[in-house]
Formats: sequence, structure tokens, C-alpha cells
Amino acid sequence: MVQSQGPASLTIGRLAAEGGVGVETVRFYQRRSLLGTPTRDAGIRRYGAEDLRRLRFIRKAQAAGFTLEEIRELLDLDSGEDRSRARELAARRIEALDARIADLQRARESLKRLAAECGKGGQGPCPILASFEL
Amino acid sequence: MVQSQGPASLTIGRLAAEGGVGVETVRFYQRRSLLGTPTRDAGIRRYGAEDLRRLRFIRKAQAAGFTLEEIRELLDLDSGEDRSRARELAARRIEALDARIADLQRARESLKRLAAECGKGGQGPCPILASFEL
DNA sequence: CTTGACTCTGTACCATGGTACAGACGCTAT
DNA sequence: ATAGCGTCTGTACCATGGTACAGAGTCAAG
Repeated sequence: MVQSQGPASLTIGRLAAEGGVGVETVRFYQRRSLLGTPTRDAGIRRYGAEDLRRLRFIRKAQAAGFTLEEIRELLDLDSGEDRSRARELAARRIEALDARIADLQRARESLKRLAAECGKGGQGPCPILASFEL
Repeated sequence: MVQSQGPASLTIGRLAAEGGVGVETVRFYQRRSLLGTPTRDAGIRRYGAEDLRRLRFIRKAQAAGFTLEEIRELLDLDSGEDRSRARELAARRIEALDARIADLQRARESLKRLAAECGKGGQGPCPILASFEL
């Protein structure tokens, strides 16, 4: 784990606000080693630009479907030498992503069918279960 | 909540197997009212084709990103008269799905960039954080 | 009529990703 | 110098979606 670089000028509250998360979430990420232990100023954590960059990365990697544990590994890898491990994680995630996107698109089709069936004006219930049985 | 229709011939173990879930999961869904309370045969639950249909629907709706609570509502709606509510749920979910698909596609681009950068042979670490900073 | 596989209810536990205090301490402005 | 806000550590709690017993009952085959 690499220490923060650059000016360490953000309090935890500022960092959290800039990163779009709560203070408790920052501390939680720290406990999970997603953020390094920052320098202290009379007991108060001071964060820098690198910490903010990591924090923002965490949110994006989460959106990509990585777990916090995988993100921790990615962050370690970012400053390590293991190019093949990084490629492997990326490749696996792309596969998972492709599968997930296909799932969601199938689900979208089902919902479109449902909305269409259900919008056809008639009376009675919408064929919800049937819309997904394709 | 509508009772199961048709022959009630499956034990919980058979139902779970056919639906691709565990026995405990079926009981869990029952506690959450996703499956109706089935008829009993000397204390033993007996399920029918309709239960299996519901169970399979649950899995597909989960893949569409519905929570179990929303799925419970959809199942109720399936036999109800509230067409507009069903359309509304479907429309909301399509929007959420579109947003999620876009997210995943952006993430996929980032991972592709990462794999490309990281595959370029050079030495040193892969620019993992940088790959997501677009 | 016993053995083994299955089921019952109820309760406890799990992982993931946070969120919420309590009680103490620090920093800044008035 | 004191109010008020922010921060500290530590621990507890939350929602979601299950999973795992324990202890008792049921059922079919041998």
C-alpha cells in the first residue's frame, strides 16, 4: 500500500464531500484497506489529491461490478508490477460484464413486452409472468 | 394472493430442484410471500405447476434487477386489476435498466482501455486508476 | 418395524456494503 | 474561555438475499 502523495490538505469531511460519499464510508473504506492510513495532524486525518483519486476510482469500479475486495486488489495492483494479474482481472470482469449486459437486455425486452401487453387497453390483469416466459 | 392451481404434486425438494434453487430458498420466498402457502398433505407442502412458474419468474425478475419486495408486488399484480401500477413498475424498471446498461457499457470501455494499456508489453504497473478517469 | 431420506418449525447465522451512535478530543470564532 | 462544529475510536446496527442448523415428524423400502 502506497502512502498519499501531494499536499495532504483535506479533512475527512471534505474528502467525503468531494468524493460524493459519507464520512463513515471513508472510514469504512479505510478499515477495508481501500484507502491508506493517512498522515495525521494532531490526530486528525489529512488527505491529499491521491486519496480523492482513489476514492473516485472506487465508485467507478463499483459501478463496473467489482466487489470492494476486488477493488482493493486493483488498487494494490495499480502501483505494483503484476501486469498479467491486472489483465486477468480486467478480462474476467469484461466477460462478466458482457453476460450481465446481455441479461439486462433480455430483461428489458421482457419489460417492453409487459408494458405493451399491459398498455393494450383491455380489462383484467397484465400477463406479468407470461411476459417473462420467453 | 392466489392459491396454487392444478395438480399439487411436487415436494419442496422437487420444486426447488426444478426451479434451480435450494429448499431453504423456497421456504425463504414463502416467508416473504413470494410463494403462496401451499396445500398440505399430512404436514408436507405440496406444490403445483403454478408454483414452479412463479418460482421461475422470481429468478428472471431478479435478473432484471427487481428486488424481492418489488417481485412480490408484481406477483400480486399479475392476478390483480391494476394495469396502470404494473405499467408504472415496468416503465420505472426499464429506465433503471437503461441507466444501468449505460453504466456497465462505460465500465466495459474503461476495462478495455485498461487491458489495452496493460497489454502493451512495457514494464511497470498498469495504469488502472487512469483507465477509469475518462 | 427399523433405517434412511425427506420434511417440518423456529431460530441463528452469513456476506456485502454500508450507517449510526456514544463519549472524548481538537479547532476556530466570538 | 466557551460554544459549536468537526473529528477520533470503538462498537452496534441496518437491509438484502439467502444459508444452516436442531429437534421432531413423515414416508417408502427392505
